[in-house]
Amino acid sequence: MAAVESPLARKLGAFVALSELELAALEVFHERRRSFELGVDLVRQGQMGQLAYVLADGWVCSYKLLPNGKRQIVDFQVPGDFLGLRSVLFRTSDHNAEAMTRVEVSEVSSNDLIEAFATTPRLATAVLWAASRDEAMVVEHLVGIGRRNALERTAHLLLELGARLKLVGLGTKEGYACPLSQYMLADALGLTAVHINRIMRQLREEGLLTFRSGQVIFDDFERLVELADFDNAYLDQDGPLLR
Amino acid sequence: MAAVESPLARKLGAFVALSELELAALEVFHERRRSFELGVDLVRQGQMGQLAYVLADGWVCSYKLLPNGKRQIVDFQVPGDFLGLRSVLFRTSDHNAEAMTRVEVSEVSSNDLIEAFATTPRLATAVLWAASRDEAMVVEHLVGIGRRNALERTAHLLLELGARLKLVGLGTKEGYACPLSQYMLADALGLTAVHINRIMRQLREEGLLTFRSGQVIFDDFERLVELADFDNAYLDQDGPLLR
DNA sequence: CGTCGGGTTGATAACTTTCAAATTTCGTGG
DNA sequence: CCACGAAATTTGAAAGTTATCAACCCGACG
Repeated sequence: MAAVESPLARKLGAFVALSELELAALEVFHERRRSFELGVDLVRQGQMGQLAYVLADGWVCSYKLLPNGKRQIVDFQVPGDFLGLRSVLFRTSDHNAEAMTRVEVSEVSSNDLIEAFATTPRLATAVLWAASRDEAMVVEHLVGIGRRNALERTAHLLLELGARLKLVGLGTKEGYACPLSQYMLADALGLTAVHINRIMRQLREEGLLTFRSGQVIFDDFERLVELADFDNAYLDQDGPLLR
Repeated sequence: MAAVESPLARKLGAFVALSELELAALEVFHERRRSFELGVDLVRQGQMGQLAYVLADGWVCSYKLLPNGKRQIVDFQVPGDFLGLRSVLFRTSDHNAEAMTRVEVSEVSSNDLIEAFATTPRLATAVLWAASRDEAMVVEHLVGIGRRNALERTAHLLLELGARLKLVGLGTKEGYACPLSQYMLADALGLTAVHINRIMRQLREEGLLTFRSGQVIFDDFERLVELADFDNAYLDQDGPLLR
């Protein structure tokens, strides 16, 4: 059974050493498979009774819309990530989540969660850990927008995505496939698409990274890490914390 | 026993209707009382084996320091709030937490959490809910820094703090006592203290709010809410979600 | 008293947005 | 395989927002 671990099991396994029983309980998170086309919303701001999902394939972005028409992308989800967890715990969702590519997910209802917690408390701890890791990413994102300039901020985001993808086997130190448009980058980084474009040029001209035709290529990984002050400690655990 | 509810129990009670058993399990979160003087760190970035705390009295701010010397305040904790949860779940803390006033807390160890979860799974759900609520605040903060200008952002923060304090009986629609300096506001909002000062003047001159000698006074609450696009849905549940 | 941290203000510089207009890329249908 | 239109990228010039630097003021406190 442990032979074909899901990305989720692999990720949680980095925090708690999961028993057979716990792995089995995790299976309920993979029962109801669905897919969504590019551009559709998996979660909608203001709607009640939302479901959560575990992303199996594709990219999703979570964002909020402001009344002035602006939007802020809060984070991106890649395979193995939860999405919409907050919207099952709250009465109504406080954010949107949109498929950036065609997407494969498993539905997780509020009941699935509560049941799994009741059966296997260690799993509850693991899910809390996963939620904390997501929060750590949001925090790092906040720090970037608040205190890093456009260049550092952009480099940081692109490095973080690379590190996350590497954990699930979808990226290397050389680069990764990335479906982001410059508009999305702008909405994630609190900048304008026009400005992102200039930043990308600067990154390219300084030999740091190239982003072309859906591929991010790290031209000088070390210098990029230094520029962005990137520390992936919060993403990377080197073994289960709870045995 | 339910007669003297702790701020924490009151807050969690907004999400799950807590049984006597669960309230009792919550009591372990209040066993080891400590206090900290103004200015000391409760949690330190990069340190291992940190404790978490439930804040009983006073204000704390959580922040990250950047190598270039800048800092970004991620959020503030007021009575009833958890702090340092992420640092017990991670091997090492990814942030600092500093007492902004003299502070009363209860220590919560990683074991306390895991035990409580094992005893009372509904409590696990409630803690996950509380963590999600904190994350929702961080997200709203992120949106503010990313997509709101200095005036809107400042108004939003001051309104949010007011709403949170009102929930624990420390504020009204008129205003509240607030130990923030303009430097702290600046570090929270991704701005400069100088600029914050100009923003405060503008808020005052437009009859929106006054911040003087440690008191925030809402001069025109309605207009402020509109300016800041403030929606406290994410703070305010009108009854337990889980019965 | 004298100092020190916080608040206040003005002038100037830096960074980012806005507006406008190409240019390129890409999916679709002919 | 090419043509077309829509969407994304690219670039320049001007405007707007916020930071930086440099004073000065003021009240708390030793």
